[in-house]
Amino acid sequence: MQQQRTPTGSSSDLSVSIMEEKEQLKLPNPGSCGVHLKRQLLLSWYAQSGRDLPWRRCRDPYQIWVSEIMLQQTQVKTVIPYYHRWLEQFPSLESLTVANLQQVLKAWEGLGYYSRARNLHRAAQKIVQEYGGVFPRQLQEVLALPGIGPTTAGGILSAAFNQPVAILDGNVKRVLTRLVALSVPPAKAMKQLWQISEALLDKEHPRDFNQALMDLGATVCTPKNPNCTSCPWKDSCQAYNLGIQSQLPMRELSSPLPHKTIGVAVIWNEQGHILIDRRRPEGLLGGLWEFPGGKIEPGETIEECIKREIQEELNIEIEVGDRLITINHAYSHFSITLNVHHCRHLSGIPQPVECDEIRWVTLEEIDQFPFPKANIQIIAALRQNAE
DNA sequence: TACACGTGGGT
DNA sequence: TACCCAAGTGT
Repeated sequence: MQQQRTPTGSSSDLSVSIMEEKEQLKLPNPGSCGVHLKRQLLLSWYAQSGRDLPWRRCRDPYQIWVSEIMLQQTQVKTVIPYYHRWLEQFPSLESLTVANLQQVLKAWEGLGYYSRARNLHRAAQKIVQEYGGVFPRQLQEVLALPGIGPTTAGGILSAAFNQPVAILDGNVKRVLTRLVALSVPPAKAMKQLWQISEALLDKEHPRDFNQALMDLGATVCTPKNPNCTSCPWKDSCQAYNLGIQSQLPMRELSSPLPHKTIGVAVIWNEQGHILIDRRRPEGLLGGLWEFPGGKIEPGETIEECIKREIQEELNIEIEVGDRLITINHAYSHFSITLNVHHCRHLSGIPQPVECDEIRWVTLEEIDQFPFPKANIQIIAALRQNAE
C-alpha cells in the first residue's frame, strides 16, 4: 500500500509541487539515482505491458512518419484502419510523391485536420528534391519538413533510428504534469515540461523509453480514473502522493463554442447532375469538395440565404426547393447546423468565384471526390432518396 | 501566447 | 445533451 507523502517529504528530484508554484524547476542530476530508477521501472513496465502497435513492427522512417502524422490529435483506434489502407495505396515515399493531392485527400477523408495530409504530400516532394528520396536523420532537417513539429520529429527519430530526442505529446504531458504535480495548465509550462521530458529520456534506450512513456499515458495515466496502483512511477508521482491525480492536468478556461447556421444547396441540372465545388487549398477543409452554401444573415430565411449565397459564390440563378436534410456538426472551434435543400438550376454558367473548381457530377461519380464528414451525410441522404 | 484546425468516442 | 479529450503544428 502506498503511503501518502507531503511534497517536502518527497524523494522526487523533479519537484515542482503546487506548494512551490513560482519556483523554477530544478533539473535532476543526470546521474542521479532517481532518474535512473525511473527509467528502469518504466522500461520494465513497458516490456511487460506495452502495446503491440502496427508501426512498432518496422523501422522504416516513411511508415513511422505516416503513423506519427495520423496520430496527431487522433486516437490509436481511429488511426489503425487508415494506416493500413494508406500503406496499401502509398507503400513508399516515392509512391506518395507521384500521387496527386486529390488522391491523398481521398485517402485521408474522415480523419480530419486535413492540413496533415496536404503537408505529408508536400513534405514527400521536398524529401525527394532535397534528400534524394531518403528520409533525413538530422533533427533540424526533419523539423524543417511541413507538418513535423518537435513531438513528431522526436517520435520519428527515436522510433526509426533510436536517436535520443525527447517528445511531449498529450500522453507525456499528462504523465509529467502529474509526476511533478504541475500547478498550472500545461500550455503555460511547456518549457518546463520539455525540460523534464529531456531530463528523463533514457539516452541508452530512447526508442523504447519514448514509446513506453506514451503507453503509460494512454493505458495507465489516463485522463479520467488513472490506474495508479499499476503505475511503475507511483512512488515518485507527486500527484498520486498528494491524492490529486484526478484533478490534474489543470484545465484552461474555455469559452462556449460559437454556432453558425448554414444554408446548403444540392443543385440539380436538367441532366440530373449535381453541382459540387472544391474549396480553396488553405484553411478549414482546404482542398476538399462540398455542396455550395453559406452563413445565414440576420432576418433571412434559409431559402433566401441559399439563393443569395449561390448567386454570390457561383453567379447563377437557382430555385430553392424542398428540404433534403438538416445536419448538426461540431468542429473543434465552432459548431454548425447545415440546412440542406434541393435546388434547381435556372440560368447562368457556374463561376468559381469563391472556390477553386466546380463540377457537375452523378451520384455514382461523387465517391471519387474527397468530402468532409458533414457532406458525406448529405450524400447518404441523396442515396436514400434515390432508392 | 493564443487560436485555427476535424472527427469519433467517452461520460 | 453537451462537453471533454485524443501520439500537435502552423501562424
